[in-house]
Amino acid sequence: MNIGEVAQQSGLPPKTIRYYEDIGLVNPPRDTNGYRAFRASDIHKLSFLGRARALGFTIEDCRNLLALWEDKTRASHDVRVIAKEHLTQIEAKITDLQAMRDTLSTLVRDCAGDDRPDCPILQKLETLPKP
Amino acid sequence: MNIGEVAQQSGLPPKTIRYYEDIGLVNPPRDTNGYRAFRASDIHKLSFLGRARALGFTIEDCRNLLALWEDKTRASHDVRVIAKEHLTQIEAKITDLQAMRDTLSTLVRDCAGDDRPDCPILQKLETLPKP
DNA sequence: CTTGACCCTCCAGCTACTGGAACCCCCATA
DNA sequence: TATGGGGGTTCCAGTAGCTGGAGGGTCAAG
Repeated sequence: MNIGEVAQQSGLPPKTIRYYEDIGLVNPPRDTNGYRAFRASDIHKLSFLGRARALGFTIEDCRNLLALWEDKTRASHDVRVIAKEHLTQIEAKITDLQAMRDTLSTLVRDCAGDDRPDCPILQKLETLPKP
Repeated sequence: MNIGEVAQQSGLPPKTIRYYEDIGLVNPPRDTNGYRAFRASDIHKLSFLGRARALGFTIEDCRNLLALWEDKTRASHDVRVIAKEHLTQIEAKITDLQAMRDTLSTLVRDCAGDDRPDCPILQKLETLPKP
């Protein structure tokens, strides 16, 4: 199967698929004309990658998950460790963003947003405590 | 004032300060020995930048905010637009991450995390609906 | 035979820095 | 006066994860 169709099926752009081959996440064979000839297993892998990436796993995480996925004898423990670690990071990011949001929404609320030059947003950016 | 002390005061690493000069966010004059000689206004600007970046504003946002900050006649409206836009983006990001967290924490909860190979995490990564 | 939709590779650029090499400068001490 | 250490300087390269574009080959339809 050519890359275009694979892109459709996996939901990944062709550029991304080529990139994933570049960094060794997939390794489709080639036709005589040089076109990549994706097998069912490649497509399956790419879909897996798409979902893992959509969950915010890094490429390195994906590489590890893929290895575990292919190893039918791995312990679920190993997978869980990666997922849990990632979950922790996501939660930290959420907390960060929520703090930003709270500060920002206060600022936005307090700013008249009219023609006058007084602006609490800029004022606070001068005086906010350092993070 | 030399870059090291400015780094202390502003909370930004020297490398970052040089980078900010590179991209034109600050423009400190030079001593005869070639050292950057930061003025009070430069330090003030850098602190402003540090706080804006900590709130997640992009460099381009910062450039705009800085321009508005220096323009004593600007309308608070202009600032508010940038902040609100940014707030919307942050909220979208939070929503995204929360969705990820929910999915992931379900997966982690359902995974035994023991020596056996059965792992719902990998199973779901095979079958989850495409994002 | 041409057209247009594919496919290929390679190179550059994006964000916001960060690390490192190679070198210069200033001050204090032996 | 030499020297050592802790500043400072520039420039180059690399990070993550793609994305855009140039310049070219391939294939099926008309």
